[in-house]
Amino acid sequence: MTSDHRTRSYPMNKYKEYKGLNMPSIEQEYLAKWKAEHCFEESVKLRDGAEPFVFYEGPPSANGMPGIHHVISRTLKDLVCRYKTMQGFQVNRKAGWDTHGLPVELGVEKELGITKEDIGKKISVEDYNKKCREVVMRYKDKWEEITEKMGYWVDMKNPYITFDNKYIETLWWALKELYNKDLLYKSVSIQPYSPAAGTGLSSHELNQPGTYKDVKDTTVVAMFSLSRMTSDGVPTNPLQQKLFELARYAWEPFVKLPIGGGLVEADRAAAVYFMAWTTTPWTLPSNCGLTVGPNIDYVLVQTFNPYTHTPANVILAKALLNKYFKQEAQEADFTIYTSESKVLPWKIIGEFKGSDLEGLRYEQLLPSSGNTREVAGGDPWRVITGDFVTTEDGTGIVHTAPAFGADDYRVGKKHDIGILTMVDKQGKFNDYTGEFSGRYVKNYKDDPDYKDVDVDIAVKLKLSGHAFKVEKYEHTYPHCWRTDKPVIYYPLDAWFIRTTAVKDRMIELNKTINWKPKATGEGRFGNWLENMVDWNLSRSRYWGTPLPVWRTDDGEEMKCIGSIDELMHEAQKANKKLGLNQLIEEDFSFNVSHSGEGTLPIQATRKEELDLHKPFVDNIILVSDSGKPMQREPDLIDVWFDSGAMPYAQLHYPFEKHHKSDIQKNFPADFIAEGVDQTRGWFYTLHALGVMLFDSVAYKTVVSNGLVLDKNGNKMSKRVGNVIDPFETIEKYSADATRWYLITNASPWDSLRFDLEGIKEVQRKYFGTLYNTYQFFALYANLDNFTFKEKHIPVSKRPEIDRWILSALNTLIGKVTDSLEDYEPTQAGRAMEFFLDEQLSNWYVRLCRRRFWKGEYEHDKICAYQTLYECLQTLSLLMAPIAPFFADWLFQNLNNVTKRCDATSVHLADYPEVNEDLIDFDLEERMRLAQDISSLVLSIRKKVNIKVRQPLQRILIPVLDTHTKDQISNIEELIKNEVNIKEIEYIIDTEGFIKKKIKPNFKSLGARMGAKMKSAAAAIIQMSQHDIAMLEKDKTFTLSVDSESIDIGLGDVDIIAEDIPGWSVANKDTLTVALDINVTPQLQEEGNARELVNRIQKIRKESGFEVTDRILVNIQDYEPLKNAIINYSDYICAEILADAINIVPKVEDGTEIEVNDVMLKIFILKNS
RNA sequence: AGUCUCUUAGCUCAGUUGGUUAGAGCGCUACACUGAUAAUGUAGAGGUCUCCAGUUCAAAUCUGGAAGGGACUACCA
Repeated sequence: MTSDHRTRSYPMNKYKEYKGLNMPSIEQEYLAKWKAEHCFEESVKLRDGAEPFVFYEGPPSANGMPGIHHVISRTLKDLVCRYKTMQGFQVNRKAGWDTHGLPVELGVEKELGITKEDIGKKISVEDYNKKCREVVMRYKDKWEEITEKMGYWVDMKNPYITFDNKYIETLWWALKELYNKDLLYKSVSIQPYSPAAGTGLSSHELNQPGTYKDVKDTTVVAMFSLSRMTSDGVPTNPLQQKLFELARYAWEPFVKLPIGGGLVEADRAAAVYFMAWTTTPWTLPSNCGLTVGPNIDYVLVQTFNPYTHTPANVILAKALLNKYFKQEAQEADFTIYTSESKVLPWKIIGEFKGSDLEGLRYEQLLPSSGNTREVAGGDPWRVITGDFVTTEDGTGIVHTAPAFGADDYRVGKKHDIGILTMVDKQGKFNDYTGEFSGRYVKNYKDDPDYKDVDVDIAVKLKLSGHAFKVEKYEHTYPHCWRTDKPVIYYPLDAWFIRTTAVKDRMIELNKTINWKPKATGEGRFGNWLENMVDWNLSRSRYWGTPLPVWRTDDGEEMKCIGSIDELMHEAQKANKKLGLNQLIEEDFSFNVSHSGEGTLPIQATRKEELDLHKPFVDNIILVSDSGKPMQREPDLIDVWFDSGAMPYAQLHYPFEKHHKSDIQKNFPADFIAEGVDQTRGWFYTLHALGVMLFDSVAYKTVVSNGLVLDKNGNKMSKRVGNVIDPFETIEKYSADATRWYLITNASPWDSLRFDLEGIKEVQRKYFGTLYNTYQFFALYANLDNFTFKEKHIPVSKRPEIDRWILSALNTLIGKVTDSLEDYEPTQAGRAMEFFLDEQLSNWYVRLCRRRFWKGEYEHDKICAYQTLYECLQTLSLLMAPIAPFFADWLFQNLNNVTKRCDATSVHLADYPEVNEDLIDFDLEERMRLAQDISSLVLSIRKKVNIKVRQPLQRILIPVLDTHTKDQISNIEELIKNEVNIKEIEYIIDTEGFIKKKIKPNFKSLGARMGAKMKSAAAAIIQMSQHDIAMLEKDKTFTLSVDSESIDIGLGDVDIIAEDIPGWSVANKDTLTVALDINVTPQLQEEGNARELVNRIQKIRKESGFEVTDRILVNIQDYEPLKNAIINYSDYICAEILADAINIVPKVEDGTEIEVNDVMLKIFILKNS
């Protein structure tokens, strides 16, 4: 590396100078340096004994590649931790790996080409889990690489790993705590279940982004026929007979007539049907009831079956009639209806409340050998009532299959209609479902020949006259977050954590958490807590933390194990009581025996190496208090429990010696940050466990960053190919530019449109400017041997402009510190950009250039060096959290020469503190004025086409108050230099000379005037110059508004000197500047002299002269320039370092130059 | 489908408690500077503040509604 070479050869008392800015190479250099000097470790060690700032790293899964969205949250985390470290806190950052769970398992299955069913058959559970353990760290290297390259400081040498025994032991401890608090229980419930993944899903898994997708499903409005007879001693409902009678009576006139599908028969025409809509026809074989709303109005409608065209009488909610029947066909002529008719005639022949319908019986729709009354249990196929029924959709009658819906289950249980589960766990109909037996209800196997069973069911119903409407319906439906296959709701036995028991406390404590942005905590997270359900912990999978619960076969007795020791102890007890030979501690060689299956050796020689995963733990038999054998519950726990328990598990709490102080020092976190998608994931589980285990928040501040979108605002996805590769980005554009861009472009919580052009801009604009400013400093400081060896010059003894930039610098420190304290890094970054561009580079350095290269090395020059040095070094400290590499580079380049700071790296230094004494608001204000005035003068020059090099005599500034005048007087020199004028004149109001404009001050006047405001404004604008003068003199003026007298004061108006007749004028807000554009011969002469200097400088440069070379000049005699050369000879010679300038009649070998549109020759010679 | 949120210059974003010429950077155009020079500066062009209605003396800002984007919620049968 070139910079390496330079490092060695550069003298220690010189600032390094560079040929160009190469940020990636700076980063490589500093990465190596940090590594060699253990900079990260030092930065933590340095704060030993200091107050801790607790930070938790959310564990990523090393099972997938890191993406650019990981870079943004990690930048955020890193910058806060670095900032707090520099603020004097000790910030330990332990990395972590999330290693369990479905993504890992599915990856392995895909790789091995197996499915869940094959586990335990084609491959042993032991080998399968071994494979998972191998695979889970697949991309660990890549993660470590990106972590390092992006400059994320986190301790990757001692990470917590969720599959680690110690980690699992803490999880067991936590589970036992919950168990002891009666917060852990087992129950059957209808849960989201993924047949494709073979496991139930927790509510927060279902709430992962992208799980709800739009799908088109075949939907059916099925017709359930009302039972005719009262056979088998089934009690009748009085309404039943009445319904048939109404129907029979209605069809009476049409009997024997050939209408619709044939001759109308009295008996068949009297059939009555309940209409019920379903988007999941595959649940129809499992139907056990029809639910109606007790207060909903229902009607009996006489009409025809639209498919078979035979007479039909249907019941549905009155409010939904128009969904199925056309208004114009009401009471239309039934006799002209044929199978070709487009419109169904209909007539209301009865009306009832939902509660009246309760208890009516209907014929089972799709009977088979497997869905009999006996199988269902209870008393199925009745109309029942439920509060959840609405008339917004469907028919107002809800097909109820208790096995496949949470509401259905609840209402079914209440009314004892039994339960039928005709679909198995693979997602296919069981063998007793008649013609549909064995068919998958959705295409779970990616079978290319898959036929939609919903369609076949619909067809069957159409043909048998039990379908009223079949149509495709597009709606959103939940899908498994891993397999992308539709979820079904399914009755499962599962273990739950009773989070609802601590709901109120969780809500209460959430209010104490500092959420960034606030809305996420109050809104999204708050709502989520309000609607909380119990946490379904169970996963029927293989690679994960086993539930440490053992039960007797009858389920009467159970034990929850909270540590490895307890497991050992209980195993020994079982050995003794049941005559087993498992987990013998004495010789550290454990054997697990399994009744009936012989002895399985455990591959452990020490307690720590005992594998707490399946299948080993499953083989351990414990004994109940009454002496019965106990088996482990086969479930694993939700991986989100793993990560949610990370504050304790990373410490192996409470099994370590100093666990009490460990937890005190490390819980709760002061700060965590992850993407918003973790709101219902990690943020939730951390909070839930914190509240349940310690009655405490788990984090005091949480920053949730938004999504990273592509530059067009689309989601990044591998499929679309708009994914940004973070490695490539960092290598090409540097980590610092990337970090800076991610932080300053938009608030972290706004979604970010990621555009590489933006990074380039940051590189050019911010880092380029900073680099140039440093280069400028280094160039001259090296020439003058400025190493800050002189005494620090008190700021009060420095020139105005120095005091100004230092004031601005301290204002900046305050702003940056406040922003970072408030977790608003975007504000901090933007403030630094403003300071660097607008104030330091654009104004201070530009205006002070001459101070650095002109004159002797004395007071003023040293002031300039010290001031610029202080700005640069402070800036390096301020920006260190966001751009750690470049900041350190800048810091060390400066500090290695001056040794002003003891720290060897910017990251070992303390964060700058505001020096309030240096902040001078008046000074900052008048500099603002100087900038505005200069800008106005330049804009006039531009307009009248007089270049800045041409001196002009004066500007005129009307000042309407003494404060402004004083302010400007202080910066006169500065303005004069900047815009090349000789003098500034002030006009303090001479009536008639300045034309003034008066504007109403709406804010102060509006409140008083109210509705009269408009007329008042008009009256003010119409005030004459004389009126304005009167107002200024008397401080008050009486206006006539709508024939009413109104007194106004000076505060009610803004008076602007708008124009000065005869001058060129420009104005901005209340500031007005007039420029005297008269170029006198004298000014012309001076302008020519400057012009000449400019040309000669150019030649010097082109000729490759050193900055210090002295020269001799011969110039062609030319009358219009002669006076300028003679009169300004001293000036010219000084500027161009000439010892003599001779006017000669003819120049032989000169360079041709152009001055004021005239070409002439000039010859320059080095005077050695 | 509902709830929340966003929509300001070609692009990325500011915009205080409503107050009258709506700002910045990039890009574009022109110019200047030429001892920071593969830098730097200045000026200019560029806006129906998504649309419609309302409240108000006054709306980018407050209230409705619409359109489009995003997030969230929902087994809605």
